[in-house]
Amino acid sequence: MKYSQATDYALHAMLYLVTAAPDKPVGVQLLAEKLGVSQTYLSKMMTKLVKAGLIQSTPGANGGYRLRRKQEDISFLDIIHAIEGTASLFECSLNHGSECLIQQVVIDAERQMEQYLENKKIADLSKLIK
Amino acid sequence: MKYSQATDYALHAMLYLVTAAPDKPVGVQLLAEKLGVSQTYLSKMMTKLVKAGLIQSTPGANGGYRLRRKQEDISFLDIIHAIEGTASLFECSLNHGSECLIQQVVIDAERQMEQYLENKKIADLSKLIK
DNA sequence: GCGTGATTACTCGGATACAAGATGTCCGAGTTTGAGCGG
DNA sequence: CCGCTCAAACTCGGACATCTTGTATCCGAGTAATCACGC
Repeated sequence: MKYSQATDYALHAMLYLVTAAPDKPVGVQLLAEKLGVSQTYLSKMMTKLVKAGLIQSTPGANGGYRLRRKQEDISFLDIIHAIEGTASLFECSLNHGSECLIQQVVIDAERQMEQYLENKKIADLSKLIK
Repeated sequence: MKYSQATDYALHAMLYLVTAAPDKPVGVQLLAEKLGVSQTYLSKMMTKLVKAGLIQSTPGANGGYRLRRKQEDISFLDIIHAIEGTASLFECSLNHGSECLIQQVVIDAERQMEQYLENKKIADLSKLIK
């Protein structure tokens, strides 16, 4: 079990959007160059972030991506969910009639982690960098 | 990102070992039948649990698997680590000189979850079932 | 009745097969900006 | 100087290709208990 690299890229891309250019749209090519990823692959993740409502894309020349909300309102969990999906990371495959106690424990544990990630905002990191 | 089914099986197998037969060894065939998995596949996970020191195997006739420690001393995290490995679930692939702030946040979040899983013992569930 | 060998009931480990998902590339289509050209 | 057209700079989305990993099976080897058989 591991987080995908895509999540890694998305987090870094978001952090860059915040610290580098709050207003001006940033193109994929510049982002890809900074992160060392191919443009086409990175654009897949950016698309997911757009669909999740975290960022905004403006097509055409001088276009690019830009934050949709304030950076104080964007949590780590938002980004991770946008890339990885919101499905629970444990699902009991056995069909023992009632609810699975084991599943309940693991999901509770997952919730601990998500709570932490939800309280961590992008803005918390951008302050440290500046 | 998801926990593998193997972890699911291992957790259920451990729970069965605790609730069904505290002393007598339980064979793979019986376990596999209870869980609805093939014997050969389940035996892979049992091997991992043995190597992790959680259970003990006795070969030969009337053999099988049996707990090595007391059930109060076996946590969910022990079992999960035995199957999934102890590697961190996030690793920054970018080589920006210093330590990655993003990675630090995610790893801290992971620790939250692990702490919860470490405090949950198998014995907690076996009490509820009996 | 007692020892010895064969059979049976198990675990253990490697090799292999298969499917799904992560990773990454290529290409065509749509959209806006801006430059160039002609009237 | 104005308006039209065209090219360039972008994003968007689908279709592939590849590689890793999870899932699963098969088979042979080792080991201990039990049974059978002969002395």
